[in-house]
Amino acid sequence: MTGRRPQRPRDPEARRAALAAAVVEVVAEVGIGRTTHRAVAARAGLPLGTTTYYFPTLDDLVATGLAHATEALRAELDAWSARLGTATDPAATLAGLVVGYLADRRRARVEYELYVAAARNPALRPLAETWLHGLRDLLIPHTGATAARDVAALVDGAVLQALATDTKLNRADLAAAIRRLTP
Amino acid sequence: MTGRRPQRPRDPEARRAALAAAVVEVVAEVGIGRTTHRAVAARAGLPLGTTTYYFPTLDDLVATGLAHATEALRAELDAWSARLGTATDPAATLAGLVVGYLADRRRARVEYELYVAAARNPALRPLAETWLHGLRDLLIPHTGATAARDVAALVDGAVLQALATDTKLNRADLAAAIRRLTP
DNA sequence: ACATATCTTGTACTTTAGTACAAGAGGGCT
DNA sequence: AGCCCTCTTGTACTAAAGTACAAGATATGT
Repeated sequence: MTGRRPQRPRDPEARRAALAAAVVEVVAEVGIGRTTHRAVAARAGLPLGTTTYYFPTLDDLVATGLAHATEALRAELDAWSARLGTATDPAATLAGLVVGYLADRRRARVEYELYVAAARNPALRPLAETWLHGLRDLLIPHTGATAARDVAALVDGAVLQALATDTKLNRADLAAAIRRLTP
Repeated sequence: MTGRRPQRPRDPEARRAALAAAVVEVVAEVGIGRTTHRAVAARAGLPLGTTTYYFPTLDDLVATGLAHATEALRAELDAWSARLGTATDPAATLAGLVVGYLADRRRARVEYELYVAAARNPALRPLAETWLHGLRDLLIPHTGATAARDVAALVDGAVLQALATDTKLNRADLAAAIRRLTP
């Protein structure tokens, strides 16, 4: 009785974007390893065939989604850089930005999924380095190279712990630790 | 022509241990999400049926493997505690222990797989906390509570970055950062 | 208008994987 | 010896998932 679904207007870029966004959500929910064509398609509200039409393989699909998330993060890092440039108390400002970043746990989980996956899969390392080096590099002008490296490690560790134990991060405590690492 | 394989001697505990050890290796190679009954059985050199005979479900099998790894880590943490107790330069000693820990990347990757999985799956949190809290708690007598928390975060972040970017960790640099966080 | 390349959609095929289970093989107990 | 409980092993069943592809729709250029 019911025929096929009325066809959507053609829009390749919108399809790619919708699939990439859907990948991010699926990864946040089930992890990279359990992300499937079908779950992504369902999440995007698109037919299964769309995933293979636009991406030759599942790895390409997932990689595109992760690149999508990383790009958004990169933009956020630029905003952080601007904020820190005008901050009177850089340590407290950075701590606040980190706490804000962690407020969206779904997104943060995707990032850390990416890092752990990059540990196993060299192809993902450039993406992982976007955040790791991005945070470090944006701190260098404020703190110098060594302190930037240490603060970046501290922040990554604090976020990872907060995610793994499902606890909040205390802004004042984090700011105090950042200050200790900063000359 | 060839009949069935000559049957192994009965040894339930050896089977469980072999399966748990195989889980750890498979997780190190493909991640938690892509760990399968068949891969674990092959790795352990046991027939597929063994996995389901001893573990009702795949989740149980994986959880047992992760618990196995965590238990080994717990033992190592006790050794760390002993070493730090007699150390003349605790920061350098801890940094050395961390670098040594990271020398076995396979094992370290399993731990971080676990943390990221725990972020999504509350059932895994107790296991994740073994390391997270274990490291922190063993530092408390040496540094006090706040510094212990911060040093633990720093170490976790440094290890994660080293894993994700496949780089080494510099012991002297890490020791210097630890010292800054320690009163 | 018509031809053609590109996109949309549904479905089918094949592999992989979770789980169940039957058929023995030991080993201990009476 | 005979019985029974437990373990070992192989295989089978079913569901999930990667991938291919056919059929139709739409736009674009001539």
